[in-house]
Amino acid sequence: MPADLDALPPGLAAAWGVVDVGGRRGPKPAHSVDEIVAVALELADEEGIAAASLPKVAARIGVTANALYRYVSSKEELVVLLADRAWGDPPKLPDTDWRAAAELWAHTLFDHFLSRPWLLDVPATVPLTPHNAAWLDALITVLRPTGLPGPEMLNCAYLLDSHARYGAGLRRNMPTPASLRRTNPDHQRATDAVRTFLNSQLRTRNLNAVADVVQDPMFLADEPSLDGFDFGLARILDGIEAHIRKRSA
Amino acid sequence: MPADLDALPPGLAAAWGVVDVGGRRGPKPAHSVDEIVAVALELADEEGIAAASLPKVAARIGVTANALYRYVSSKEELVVLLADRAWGDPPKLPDTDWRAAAELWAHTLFDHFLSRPWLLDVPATVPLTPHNAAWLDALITVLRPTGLPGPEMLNCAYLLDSHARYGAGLRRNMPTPASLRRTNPDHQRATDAVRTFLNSQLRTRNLNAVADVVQDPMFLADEPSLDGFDFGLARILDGIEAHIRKRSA
DNA sequence: TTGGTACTGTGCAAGCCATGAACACTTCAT
DNA sequence: ATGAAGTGTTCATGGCTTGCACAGTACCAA
Repeated sequence: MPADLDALPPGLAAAWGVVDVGGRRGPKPAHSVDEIVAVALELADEEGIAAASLPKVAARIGVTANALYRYVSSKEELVVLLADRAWGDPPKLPDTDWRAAAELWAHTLFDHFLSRPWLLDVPATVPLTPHNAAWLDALITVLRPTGLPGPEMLNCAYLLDSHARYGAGLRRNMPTPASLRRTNPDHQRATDAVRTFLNSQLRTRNLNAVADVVQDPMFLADEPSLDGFDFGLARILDGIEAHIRKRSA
Repeated sequence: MPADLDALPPGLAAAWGVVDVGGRRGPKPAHSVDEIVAVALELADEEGIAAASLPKVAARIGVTANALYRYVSSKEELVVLLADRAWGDPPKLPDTDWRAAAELWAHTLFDHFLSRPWLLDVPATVPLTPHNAAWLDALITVLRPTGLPGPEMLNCAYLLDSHARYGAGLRRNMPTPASLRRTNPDHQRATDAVRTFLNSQLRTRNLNAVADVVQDPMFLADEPSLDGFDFGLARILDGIEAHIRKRSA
């Protein structure tokens, strides 16, 4: 039963490679969806998601922007395809220890988001695209032996995904002094400015609990969000482990 | 010591109300930053973040888009101000039981994101704005009696924030059949289409673990992500609680 | 009182962007 | 070979952010 493709959100069918190849009439396409998405990925990796605009992609291919609409029905669809390709393949996970596997999965995802920060900017409107689904499949496969029911495994996956995503976002938006020094030494000034500014503002507004925490030398320290990531990940895994033990008891 | 405001990310100083009021010369401003942000908030609530564009805000105020630049230095700054106002005030939390308080905090935040879905779309480039900081302060205040060190409290806050954010995002992007029925009965067709399409695609690609889970009647059931939210929240709080107990032992 | 000056909102404009319509051209099916 | 289908082009529209020059307004100082 071929589901009605028109009812699907834009890009879903395309992402799964479901194309309605009409008769092979007319001139052969000089390009392909794959090429277009690959070029868009290049641009996004180089200059962020905003650089993956239709004109820029078209220019790099050597074609006008409108020509792309022969391959892709909208910008939104292109973004969906782009995001899916950017997910890439999930890591191979050990199938003996679910906890070690989940930890590896989350860490790999975290690193992945760090190396493709713009991936955090794409609005996740479409639920499951192939690579996306492959990541999820890898995780759920190792979670299965725990005996958790399906929806709970799904929720665990959400937990880990959201943690990786959020941690990477923090790292990106609040760069470490180390990364700042590497890129632009003047950004050191920005970091200092932010810290002293926030401290004074927080104090005068009596937000002392936050001010104390922000004042802590760990805040804005080197690699803080990796520490934070590991801390949170450990809590999450502890929570899941306790739940599993409780269930099997 | 007045920190150098120029080094701050755009909108930070403005968000904290630090304005360099020059001499009160020239015509009195017919409008105010506050009014502009309020109008932008109206528009965002009505039609999403994209509707809060300078031309639209200006039109509603009765002014040209360029006039807004007398009050706001860039679109980005407007967005920061808008987001901060949209955060609103944090809930009052009971100061007796940290776990109950944290749970309430997370639930309130989750509901908040649901009622202002576009808040999930604003790129969080600026770390702490006043309302934002107030929320964080409320949570950290109740976390303090646990004896956790500052950075760990911060990490716990991140954990809860990210969970609320992600859960709300899921709910928004994958609406429940109930909400679909309420809005557009034809969307029921879309939901069915997505489910059957995904199922067939996942099977043919041997992503059976995911397919099984997606096939589960709980998936796409009424209010699924609220259940998912509570499940994940319980795991997180369990993990934090275990950590606290371990530390104090 | 008067002149200067700083600040306001406006018009005009440039330069992005996504997207639509008309059109010429190419290839295949009949 | 002729027509239909498909491809890439040009032209066009309307949206967006943002810069610059300008006219007007209100305050300050003389």
